[in-house]
Amino acid sequence: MKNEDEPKDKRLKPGDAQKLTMAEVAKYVGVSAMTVSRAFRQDASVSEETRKRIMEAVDALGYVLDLSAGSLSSRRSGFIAALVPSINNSNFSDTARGMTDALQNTGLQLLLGYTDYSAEKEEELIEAMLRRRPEGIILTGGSHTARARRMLVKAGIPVVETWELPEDPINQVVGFSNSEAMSLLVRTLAGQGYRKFGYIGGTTARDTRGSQRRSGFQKTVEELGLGPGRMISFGVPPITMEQGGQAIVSLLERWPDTEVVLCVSDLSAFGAIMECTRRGMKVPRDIAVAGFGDYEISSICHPRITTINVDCYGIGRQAAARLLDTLHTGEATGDEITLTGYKVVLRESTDRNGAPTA
Amino acid sequence: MKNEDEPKDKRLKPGDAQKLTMAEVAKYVGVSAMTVSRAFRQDASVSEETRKRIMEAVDALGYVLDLSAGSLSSRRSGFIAALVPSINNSNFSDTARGMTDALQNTGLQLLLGYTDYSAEKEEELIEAMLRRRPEGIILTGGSHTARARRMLVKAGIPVVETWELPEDPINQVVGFSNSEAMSLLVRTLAGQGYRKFGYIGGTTARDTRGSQRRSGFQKTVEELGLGPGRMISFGVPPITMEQGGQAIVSLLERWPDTEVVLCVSDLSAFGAIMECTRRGMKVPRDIAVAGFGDYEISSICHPRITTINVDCYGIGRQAAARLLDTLHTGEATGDEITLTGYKVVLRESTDRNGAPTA
DNA sequence: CGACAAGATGATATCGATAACAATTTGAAG
DNA sequence: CTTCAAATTGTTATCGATATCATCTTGTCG
Repeated sequence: MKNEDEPKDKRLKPGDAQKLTMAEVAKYVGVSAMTVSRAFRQDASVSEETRKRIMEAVDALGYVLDLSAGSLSSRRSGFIAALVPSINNSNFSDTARGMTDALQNTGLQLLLGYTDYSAEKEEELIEAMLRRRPEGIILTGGSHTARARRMLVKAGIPVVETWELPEDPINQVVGFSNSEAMSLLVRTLAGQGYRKFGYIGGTTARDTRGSQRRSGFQKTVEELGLGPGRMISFGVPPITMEQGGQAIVSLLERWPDTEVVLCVSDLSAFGAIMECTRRGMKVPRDIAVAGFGDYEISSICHPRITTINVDCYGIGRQAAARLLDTLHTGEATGDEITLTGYKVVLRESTDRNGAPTA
Repeated sequence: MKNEDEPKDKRLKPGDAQKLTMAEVAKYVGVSAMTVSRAFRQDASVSEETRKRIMEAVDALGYVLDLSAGSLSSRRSGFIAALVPSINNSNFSDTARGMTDALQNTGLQLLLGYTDYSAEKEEELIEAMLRRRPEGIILTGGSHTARARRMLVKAGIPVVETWELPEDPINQVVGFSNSEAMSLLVRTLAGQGYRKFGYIGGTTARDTRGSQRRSGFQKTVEELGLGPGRMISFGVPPITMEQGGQAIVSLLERWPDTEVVLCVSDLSAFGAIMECTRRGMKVPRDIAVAGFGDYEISSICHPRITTINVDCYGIGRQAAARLLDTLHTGEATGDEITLTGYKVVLRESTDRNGAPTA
């Protein structure tokens, strides 16, 4: 398949860059390495003419700055670590986008890690990140292993916990009460006349936000005098669309007169609704369903799903902003809690008229 | 809110770790720094007893290895860079999972970057990654800016392009022909008797895989003598669920007799189906719809969506495996193409009987 | 019992950039 | 024509770990 006589010279000596150093660029231009180093930063004082010559040489030689050397010397790694539970979850990806946007033009890069909802994996990742000396770290949630906590405190860098309100924060917090948010949803639906509430969530406490939502549900149902909630636990968090479908079947078998089912997330709510539809039940006519998180799918699917909209993007943006503040002011501000908003979004899936709007 | 007299001593001198070096650990234990360095690696020869004492000291002092110093000295950064178009896409997150799994126990970490389907952002990210001297890099797709290509070649590290088959590969390739995959779907549906084909995709060529799918559709429809396809372009790739809904409305307005609509991805197919349902049309009775990618949603929603299943996980796993091979054998193997599989998954949304199964 | 291999540990130079300070040039003010 | 401050560039030491080579034990075997 290969033409030996191709005149293409695409292969410009691979590996050259690995050996190229700033000193060689400097020699090529006829200045000192220090001047080349300065030329790469916008604040430094280098004459426009010299900088131009240097940059041309950089281009011609194909030199790429070596940050591993630079950060050792300057003691600034130039990145912020962020750990989220899952890569494939639009809520967390919105949060990540918020962080990325807030870090624009700060010279700081975002490095994402995925904990897969596991405190052990989180601990491993925290260590892996700290070994590269991030300038700050943003975590999802407030429960960490003891060793993880110890490492974080020792690291002496700003730590921001997000997406919930930990009882014992490490440093700063940007989030909201998952329990109260779920409570608001229960009260809103109760206000519409619903009385018999069911709940679908995951089995274990791995997902702390999930269990907070569950306890918010439980507590509120009892406060409203609506008997104990009908709770189904199904699968290891994060529960999937498919598990949502299986869960609502179990729930309705056990408590057939349930009027409305709240789900730990929109994804399980979607699975539940589709399974009901498949079995010939109409949502909300036969059973109402609500989710949590306001994923894209909930405003698209049929019927559209009632949910709690969380300011995912804002969480990320503010978390990064708080972290930058702390970096600039020199860690004096620390230990603050920034509350982020949420709101109930009523849609067809809990419409009391039973007829989807138009 | 804060209790000043709390006896908790959680705050163990933040910042200590930043000053702690290997030399201090060494002094504490009474060995040389070199021995501590060796203790951190499994291959090195350190007596079991010494290693134990060192690790106890590391634990007691809360020392965390500094890789930025280590990688400068060893010239091994210990990470692989991977660039994917989108953070929030289960296809790519499966690919990322495949890569992570393949890198287990290799001592290499995966660093993910998101290009947002933009060649310019990809170039920026490639430079940002190369500045940290990755030991290899995995890209999605085969079209890059000229400067990006130059940097990649110069870097002298293994490069793997994935998810498609570039005409002019940089180094190794792990993927499949998006054009042929879409072609297979067209032929399969034509085999079921469908004659009037529509297509929904994004507007620009930003998403090269998307345009390959489109041209595969176009070409095959013509080859089969089924006239020119009815193509609708809607929105900047990656097109959303919502845009899928808008697109099918335009398409059916323009060509009301269309029998089956193929979509560039399952997400737009889902949006299209939901919009049809909302407007009182039955899928597949009134219009059949198929997607691409076999996302989770397609096997859950109602009706379930016919699609092309791509071995996303395998792409990631094999890309990382090929890269590791190259690293071990010393780049001799290079320039290979590894084909990954795909298959048509027929589901309710294109069922000729019109009645969803069961 | 001497010799030598294998194992364990230490000393020193080094990776490539940057901080900190020194030196030089330039230009404006008196 | 001085003088001094600002702008520009250079020199040297250093960041913290590791490669490399040297040294020192220990044990085995003829």
